[in-house]
Amino acid sequence: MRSKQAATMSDVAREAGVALGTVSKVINGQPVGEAYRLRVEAAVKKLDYQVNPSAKALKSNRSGFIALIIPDTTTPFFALLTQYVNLALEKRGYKMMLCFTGRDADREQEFIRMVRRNQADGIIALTYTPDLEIPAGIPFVTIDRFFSVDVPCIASDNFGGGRLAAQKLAELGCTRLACLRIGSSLVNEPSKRKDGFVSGCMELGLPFEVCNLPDGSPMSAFEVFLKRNILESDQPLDGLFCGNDLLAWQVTGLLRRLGLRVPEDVQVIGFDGIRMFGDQDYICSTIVQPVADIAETAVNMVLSNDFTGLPPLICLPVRYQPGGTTRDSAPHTEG
Amino acid sequence: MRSKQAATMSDVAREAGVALGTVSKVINGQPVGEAYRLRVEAAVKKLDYQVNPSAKALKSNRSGFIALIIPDTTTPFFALLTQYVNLALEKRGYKMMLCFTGRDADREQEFIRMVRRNQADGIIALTYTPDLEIPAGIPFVTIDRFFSVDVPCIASDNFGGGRLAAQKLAELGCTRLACLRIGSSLVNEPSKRKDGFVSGCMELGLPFEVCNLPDGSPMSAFEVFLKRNILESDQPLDGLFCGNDLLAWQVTGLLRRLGLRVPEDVQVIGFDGIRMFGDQDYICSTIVQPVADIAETAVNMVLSNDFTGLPPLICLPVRYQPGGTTRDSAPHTEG
DNA sequence: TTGTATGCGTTATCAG
DNA sequence: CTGATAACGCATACAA
Repeated sequence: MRSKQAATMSDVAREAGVALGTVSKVINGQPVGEAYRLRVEAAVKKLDYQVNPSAKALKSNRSGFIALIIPDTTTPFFALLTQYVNLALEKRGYKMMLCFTGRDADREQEFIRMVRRNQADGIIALTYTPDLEIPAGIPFVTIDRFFSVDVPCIASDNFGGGRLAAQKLAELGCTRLACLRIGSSLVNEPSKRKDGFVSGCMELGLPFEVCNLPDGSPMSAFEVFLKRNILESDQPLDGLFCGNDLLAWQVTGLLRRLGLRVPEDVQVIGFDGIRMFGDQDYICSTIVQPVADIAETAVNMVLSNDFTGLPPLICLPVRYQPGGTTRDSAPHTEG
Repeated sequence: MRSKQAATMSDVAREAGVALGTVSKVINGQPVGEAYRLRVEAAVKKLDYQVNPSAKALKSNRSGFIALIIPDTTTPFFALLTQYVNLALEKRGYKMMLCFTGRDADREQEFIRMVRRNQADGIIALTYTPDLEIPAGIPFVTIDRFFSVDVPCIASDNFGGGRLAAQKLAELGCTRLACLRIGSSLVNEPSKRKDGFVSGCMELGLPFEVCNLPDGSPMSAFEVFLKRNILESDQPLDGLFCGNDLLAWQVTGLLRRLGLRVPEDVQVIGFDGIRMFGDQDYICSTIVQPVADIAETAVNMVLSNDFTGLPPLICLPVRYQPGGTTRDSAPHTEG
């Protein structure tokens, strides 16, 4: 039976004619006599030995997994994030355990419980549940959602992105701006996009409107706003900043159905930086989130051993990307 | 120290005043005296005991993880699949270990090696590498790629989908059809879409063209084909079937740049069933793959204990979905 | 039925 | 620097 069974450390030790502990040291890169090391390495190769992760985990109390808690994987931004987090974890020798929540708070809490014990060495979470109970014992970082100073949060520079959108619209010749958004207006990371936009408009001295609708609002609510402020206004809006690319896309469709041309009559900027099919054209002109940096940073933080003294909120720089809904360029695939 | 440490089985045993083995039996649902069970359950609740997955895995040789090997997560179809596989695994009490390959054959093979040992109890793979070495010892199923009769493959009914596309185009009034596709014309699952389309055209007695370009071909190659067969032809094509939604989307853009109207002049049907932002409008009229069924079936198979006697290829039924590039309906979000 | 004892493959502690 | 040996937490055959 031993023959077909996978080789164990003591098999290697026997093969190499050394003690078990020596093998362990070689495997883990601890100092060992050169001659011993070579013999062990030869035996490892010969037996095709691989460490048993369960045994290692049991002994060391580290599973080698980090949990990613995320609403879903089909939303393009989440898909991107998932991919980059996975990549960053792989670079550090970790595996990813994916936890979909479906935006269900109970499921989120349940995942955290499950993971708390020993299943994962840390948690990276992107959640929309404000009253989540964060466990104290396990490294926990959030993305785009600030909980408290004890829970590090990685986010795009949402405020700066909002300002940038206002500046770009101004540069592109818009004179009457508006910010459209769905979601709570309480101060959280996504709402800072609106705040930054407002700040940018005020600094530029441009008139602006804000249309912040509660979660679950239908597009018809925006339609009312746009009809009143464009079709029926003698000072119609000519530049819109939308809270994310999805909304920008919906609003662009709405405008066109109303007979308005985008970008000729109205220019639209979104937020996120989503592309068709993941790697083709940008869907709209947009503020691009630095997803790779966000993922890398989140992984570095969740893996950092001294969790005290980490900054509570890290904002990563965004950039503007033309994508066909502004007058600066046609949509076209790049790199 | 014990106080803050997580409870172990013997802690529970001590608390309940029973033996270690009894606790194990209660946990695993084996028959135990009613009174004992209640005491154990009380102790479990009191100590907030949870089994240590590493220890369990070490003992039982089952990690509770299934690996999903997939090129990336940002391609919408893969994102969908990832989500549904995860859901199906969760239903069965398994965790998912995500392995991105970036379409790199070496990475794929490496993942399989890594996973082979003890890291995962089985593998579900969607790969484009034809000469992958499939391990014999571990449950392995593929999606959309047939390797051999020893490796079960779950796929959409690609052939049937191709036929369906031909039939729909005919129904919609097209009289000169073509199939556009990128990729090897060797017989594999995706190429059956073309075969089914050809079969459908012949059965209908409709004339058709096939434009099958090798991997990596630029869109300009299709442009040549379309110019010749539409703009410069006295019997122009009026119905196109594309190998997937991405190509359908690209071709639609190309046609419009050439001054043709879609769907008025040319109708286009894709394959996959991708939606904008994962859950909004379909991107084009399309043959929808039954992703949930595919995932569910793959999970059931990889988890089935008797791997012998499983059917080598399972084809799941597809359906047609109007999506704005045919004359039967405007694109609009549904359920 | 319940309790006891052994071992899964590692890592870590010590004595050589 | 090396080599025995004791845990880690659980499952399970075996004894009671």
